[in-house]
Amino acid sequence: MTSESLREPAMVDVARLAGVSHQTVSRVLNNHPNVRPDTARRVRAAITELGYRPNRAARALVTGRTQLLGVVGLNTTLYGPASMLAAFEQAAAAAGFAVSVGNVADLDRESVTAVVERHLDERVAGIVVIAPVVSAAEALEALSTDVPMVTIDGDPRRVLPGVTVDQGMGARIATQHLLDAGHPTVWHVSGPEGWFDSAGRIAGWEATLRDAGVEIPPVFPADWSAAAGYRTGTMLARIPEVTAIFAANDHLALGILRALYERGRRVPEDVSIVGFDDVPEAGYFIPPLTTVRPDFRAVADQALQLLLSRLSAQLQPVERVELAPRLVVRRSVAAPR
Amino acid sequence: MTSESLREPAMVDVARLAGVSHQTVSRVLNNHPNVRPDTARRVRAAITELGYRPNRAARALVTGRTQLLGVVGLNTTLYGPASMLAAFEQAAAAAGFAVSVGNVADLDRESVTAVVERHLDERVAGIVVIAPVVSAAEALEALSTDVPMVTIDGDPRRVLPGVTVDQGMGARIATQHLLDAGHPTVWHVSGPEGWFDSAGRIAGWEATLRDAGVEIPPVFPADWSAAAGYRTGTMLARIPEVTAIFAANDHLALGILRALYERGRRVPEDVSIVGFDDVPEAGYFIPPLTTVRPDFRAVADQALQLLLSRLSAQLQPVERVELAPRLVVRRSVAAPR
DNA sequence: ACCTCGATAGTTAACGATAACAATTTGACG
DNA sequence: CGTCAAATTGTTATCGTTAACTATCGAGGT
Repeated sequence: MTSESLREPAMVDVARLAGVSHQTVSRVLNNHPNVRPDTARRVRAAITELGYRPNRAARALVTGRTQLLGVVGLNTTLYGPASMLAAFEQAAAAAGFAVSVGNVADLDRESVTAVVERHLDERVAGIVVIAPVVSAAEALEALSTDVPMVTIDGDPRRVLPGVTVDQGMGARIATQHLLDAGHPTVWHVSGPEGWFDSAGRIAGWEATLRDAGVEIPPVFPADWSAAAGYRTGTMLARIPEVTAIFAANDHLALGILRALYERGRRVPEDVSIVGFDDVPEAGYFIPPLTTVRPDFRAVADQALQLLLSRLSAQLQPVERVELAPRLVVRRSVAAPR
Repeated sequence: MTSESLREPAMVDVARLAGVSHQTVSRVLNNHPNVRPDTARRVRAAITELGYRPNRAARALVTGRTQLLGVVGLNTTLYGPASMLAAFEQAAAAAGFAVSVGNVADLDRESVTAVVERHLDERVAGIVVIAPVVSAAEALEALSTDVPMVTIDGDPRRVLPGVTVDQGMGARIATQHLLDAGHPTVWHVSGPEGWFDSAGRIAGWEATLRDAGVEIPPVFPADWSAAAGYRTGTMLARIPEVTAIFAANDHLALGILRALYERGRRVPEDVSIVGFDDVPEAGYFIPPLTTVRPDFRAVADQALQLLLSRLSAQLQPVERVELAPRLVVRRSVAAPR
């Protein structure tokens, strides 16, 4: 049961069994034309009989390319990145590619460079970087390599091709939704500095307020955690004129929700709040959270598409795709009293 | 900047530049003894000068093994699996292995088999399966291969080596904690059928109640989602004698929390509740959730350790490691009134 | 001075696939 | 029935490593 023979079957073994040359086996495997159907059938039979698997190392050696895609991710423990990673892997698998992941603890230059180098060592055919942070983008641009690279959630204004959710639009629909409910203005608890997501959402929020000709309150900076949301929420809860909050993500919103609750400010009666991400449990916060939902699967699919297109034809113009998120209305927004 | 030369530098190029044979370069690269320090220095200089990277395909071809580990995961979008995946990747990277991920949509036999086959095609050196489900375990056992396989969250009683968190113990400390608070008994909202996690937690809960000589209420089955928690919670909220609930995970608990809230049953004054997983935001539920925290990083590390040990010496006794989780006390438990 | 042995280095042969080219078979057609 | 082109198959070289030998050089012992 454990080791059936000394050596894994190779192409020559299949060839011998089928009574052909190994090249013919190769042709069958790669769907070359000009193989007699009958021959192909015999070869395939031999393949299954022996349980033959092509040796990818040998193939990679002679062709000079692998069927491997590298992903460099940060915090793949967060909902958004984890979703995109999973979606990307599935799309890649469907296209016949394996994906190798590399996580970085910090998104600083050295860590990113190190992981990319590791992927380059593996001779990946392409790399996807989930690099939402300025320092990472810089690291990537400093890297000179022939391997096609695509970013997810990268800088919308950078040179690297990539796909990202339209943060600005997401922020606009969230902010506008609160404005439309009748609030005099909207306060914003942002993601950490240095993240494009944060910057994009801040910009969208601010632009919406400006367009509405409404007062622009100071930004309350935080990171992406519920803990930070709670901390910031305790501050916001003390400010009487705060009636509408746009939180940069759902976990932040959860923390804010609890801070407001403890302070006795009811949601949505006293304060309205909108989140971002639509994590699966957002509908079960107290109250159910109105939030902005990016289409992570679409982002991942697009990223793969982009990568694949650069794989076939090199040196294309830089492409950037921005995907519009949509608002999911639940019960955390109401008119002010 | 883009394509600097026709061909990537190979070992011979390094050899030529250093004035040695390619074999000597190989020896330097693999830290063989009997290379004069001075020679080694020259070789290393040549390596960095050319920006040489060993070709792993060629190496794999001749040695017959890769530095690749395969992971087959389900739902790597959930907090637990995502954490273990990230931790495993980091541990593997530290040990010099790349990891290739393969997600399965469903944990049924075919899907699992397909993903394992894909990994086998890639000639991975070892495979880790995050396979918390009966059907997956069956699929794995049916597979006959020489590639070492280790499960995470597999069946504690199966033949495959693996590491898992001690579900039974986790359930015991949760249940006991509620009993110790003075509750007459503890109700359980379980994970889906077919999951070892569910079964283990149910068993631990039931055993604790039995040991305490206390009434064992019916199990309320759910899946892992907040939505299911909410649904189940609306039922539980109507039963007056329910004063203590052990939820099979934190998201379930979140849903239950909201159902209780809507029904006007206060937590922890009227009903106490304990979760499982300690997701990062559990401390910001309303109220902050007392929960059981498994050490996902330790699980991943152990899994790698186990895999690595089977890689070096084949045919070891089956090993199983169970890691004890610990209780994180917050504010969702109180004495009954 | 000679032999031996260890340290160091080089040579050659794999590994298992694809690519390029050569050889053979087949079929159409005059 | 011979000829030629197309279809089919086979042969050989090659990718870049490591493994297994072989060769060379000095030092130490006799």
